[in-house]
Amino acid sequence: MILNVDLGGTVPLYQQLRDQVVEAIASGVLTDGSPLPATRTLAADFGINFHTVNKAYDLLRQEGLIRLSRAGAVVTTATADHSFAPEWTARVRTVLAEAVARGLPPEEVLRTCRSVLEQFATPREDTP
Amino acid sequence: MILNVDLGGTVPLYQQLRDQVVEAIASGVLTDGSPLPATRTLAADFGINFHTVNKAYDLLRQEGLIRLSRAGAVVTTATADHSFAPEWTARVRTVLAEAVARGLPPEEVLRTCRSVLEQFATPREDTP
Amino acid sequence: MILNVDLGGTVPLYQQLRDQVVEAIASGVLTDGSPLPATRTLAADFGINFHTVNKAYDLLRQEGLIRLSRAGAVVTTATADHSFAPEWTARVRTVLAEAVARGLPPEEVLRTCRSVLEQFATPREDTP
Amino acid sequence: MILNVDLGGTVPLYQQLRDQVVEAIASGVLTDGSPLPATRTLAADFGINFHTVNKAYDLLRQEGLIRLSRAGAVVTTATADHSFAPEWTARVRTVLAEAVARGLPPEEVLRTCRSVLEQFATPREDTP
DNA sequence: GTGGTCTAGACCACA
DNA sequence: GTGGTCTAGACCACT
Repeated sequence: MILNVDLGGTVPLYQQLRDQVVEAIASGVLTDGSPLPATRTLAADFGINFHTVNKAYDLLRQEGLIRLSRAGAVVTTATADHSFAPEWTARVRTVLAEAVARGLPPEEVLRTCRSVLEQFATPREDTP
Repeated sequence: MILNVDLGGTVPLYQQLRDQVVEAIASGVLTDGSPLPATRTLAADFGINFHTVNKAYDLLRQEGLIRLSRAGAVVTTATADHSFAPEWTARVRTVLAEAVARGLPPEEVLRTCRSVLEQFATPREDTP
Repeated sequence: MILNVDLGGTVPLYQQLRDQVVEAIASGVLTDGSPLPATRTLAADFGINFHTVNKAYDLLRQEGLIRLSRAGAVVTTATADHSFAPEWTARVRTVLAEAVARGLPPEEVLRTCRSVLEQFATPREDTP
Repeated sequence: MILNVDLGGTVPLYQQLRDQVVEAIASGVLTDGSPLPATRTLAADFGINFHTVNKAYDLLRQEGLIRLSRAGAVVTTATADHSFAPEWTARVRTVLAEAVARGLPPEEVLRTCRSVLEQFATPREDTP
């Protein structure tokens, strides 16, 4: 799994980590049972604070996407929280509205969505 | 135009206002030339400070979606900036990944996108 | 002389008028002795307030570029104020710095300046 | 870095600050990665409100010239936006027209531009 | 009467 | 300790 953090950006570091793990799960790079790096290891790799990684992992745990135990963090898509629809739909609406409001044709927007989803649909073709 | 703000939420008030104006433009409730409420009026309606509304309007102005003059704020979709693709696509990827990671089938996600876009595509039939 | 005002813009109307008269003088469209439209006429043409035009003309008078009499406003480049160098240079520095800071090569900036000045140097070729 | 603000002038304080940072970048006093003073520190130095400095920094951030993070503000010329030509050229035209209209010979104006640009071209030799 | 600017002071999120 | 957000109230520029 390839993780990158943009120090000096506007987006909080823990949010960046959380988003990338989510995208890795969506794209199939991480599947049910996949172990995540130890918090201290990951923090050291990025030169960021240990608590920041902890916060990201805790967020993922609250969402039911990972499980934290003494052995470390593992992905658990089985227990994922499925009752997220309403607020999620609102977020989708906002981000899509942004493009439409700026003049991008809806068909073009949909095409982008489809393209993104196709990347998620085909898991694990990164290391031939 | 129906605007709502969620006091006490985690999303900044000015962002909420900005998002709702964007969605109103996308859905055709606000079109090129539509006037927006005066900053102080809107602030009074919501019981928030006029500076907060000011910041939302300023954001929209920076995005080229509205124009501010002594006459008030008016929607100007004509001058909208079309070079926003890269970061926007990243945001789309993140929000769609969230649903896929949580187990929502990609086809279902795409269906939601299409549904949202259809709401935007129908510009408005309020006053036949 | 072709004047345009951008209602609904951020730039004050009187400033827009003043700027356009200055550019017309620089490009030779208006020369020493050229009459300017009557304030009321101009205001009526643009559908703006009479006082706004008055303010623009007064600004030009203060700069010594026009003379106001009962007969109307006439261009008087002869009496132009030549002691404007310091603040003007500062404005030039600021606007040029903006381009350089954003990565435009100085040669390119200078090329733009030269191009603009050439338009001023060749007066009166607009109505063949 | 030498910054000055002219309290009591007609130019907004936040604009003055923004302009001076831009000029500092253009002249090489500030380069990619240079840290800017903390908003509250700078505000205290000038005896102005920290919100004013905040607005100046926010302007620079929007222009892509600096990045704001919890670590502070740092110059980032790398990501500067290059698509600013149209309105910028208009501003150049206005300011140059002003001098020509007032009788300064175009060659003299161009000489000033060249002189200004030379100050920007020499990036800095402070610490040999 | 509109938006723009500035000041002042509070609390929070992030690291 | 940094920037971000919000509130509150004042004065000004423009039309």
